[in-house]
Amino acid sequence: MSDLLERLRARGWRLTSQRRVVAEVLDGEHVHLTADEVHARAAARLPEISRATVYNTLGELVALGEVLEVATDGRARRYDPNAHHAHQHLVCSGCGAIRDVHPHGDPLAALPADGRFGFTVTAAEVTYRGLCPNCLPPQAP
Amino acid sequence: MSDLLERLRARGWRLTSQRRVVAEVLDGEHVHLTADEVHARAAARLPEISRATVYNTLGELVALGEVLEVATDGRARRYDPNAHHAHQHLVCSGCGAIRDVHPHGDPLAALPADGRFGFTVTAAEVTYRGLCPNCLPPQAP
DNA sequence: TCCTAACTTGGACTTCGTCTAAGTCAACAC
DNA sequence: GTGTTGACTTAGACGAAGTCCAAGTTAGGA
Repeated sequence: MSDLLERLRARGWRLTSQRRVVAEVLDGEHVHLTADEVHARAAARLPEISRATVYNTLGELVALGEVLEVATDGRARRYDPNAHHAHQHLVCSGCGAIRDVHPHGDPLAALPADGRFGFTVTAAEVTYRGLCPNCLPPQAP
Repeated sequence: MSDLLERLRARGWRLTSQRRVVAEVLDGEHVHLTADEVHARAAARLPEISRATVYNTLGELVALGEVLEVATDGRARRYDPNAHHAHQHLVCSGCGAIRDVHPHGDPLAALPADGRFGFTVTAAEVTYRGLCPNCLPPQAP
């Protein structure tokens, strides 16, 4: 985690207490937090931090590639600190829970060049949807 | 398209003029419209239709599986009338344009049961990201 | 033709995110 | 250590997208 702060400093970041706290919140918990959750946890350590700063900092971390933005349905964006390890997401349609998953193979390979409409394709995001054990309806025996 | 209206009637829908217009807008154009665009096109034919009704109707069509919701980044949801033909989406990171694409294979097969955390996985959505020909920066020779 | 539950309406409201002007401060130079 | 300055932060207004609600309307069966 001091790794993260050092990478940020190396890229010319001014290391303010606000940015440090946001980076530590993301780096400390390997879960997928919304911006508001990040703000709440950051505010627990630095009560006067503003929402705008949290949004700014998250946006910068995403632009630097240190954090991934996960777009779940119509809900709030979530932020995934696990950006340095390729993975996909499994989302519970019931409660919105997200897990990182590691499917086989490269989804990019499944899309041949002649099916790309001239696009320069750089990434493929896979979102698996289903119900988590807690949200499964009970089964008749 | 009268197919769609008939399927809806068969499922017990009351066929109001508002629902008919929304269904026709989606069915007529095989593009990916936002709710506001659907509202604008519906209002061209039925000026007094309200936003709430458009949202309600789109939500019902999605629940019935007649239309897919496509979540692009942080922008407005888009609605895809091509729900009866399996496909994935290719999104331009520059302008937000969306194309339907048809990759090989089944992405669900890439996620083994022991990597599913006990979830009952029912679907896999793949979003390819890149730049469309219009948004590509010009190449040095 | 009547009745009624289902549907629609307009507008207020919520949520999520962005913007702005004014104030603050990290980091560099001395 | 002190001063300087441009980058950073703040509060709150603003905006876009979507939901909710009470009152009014209507499709379709009796």
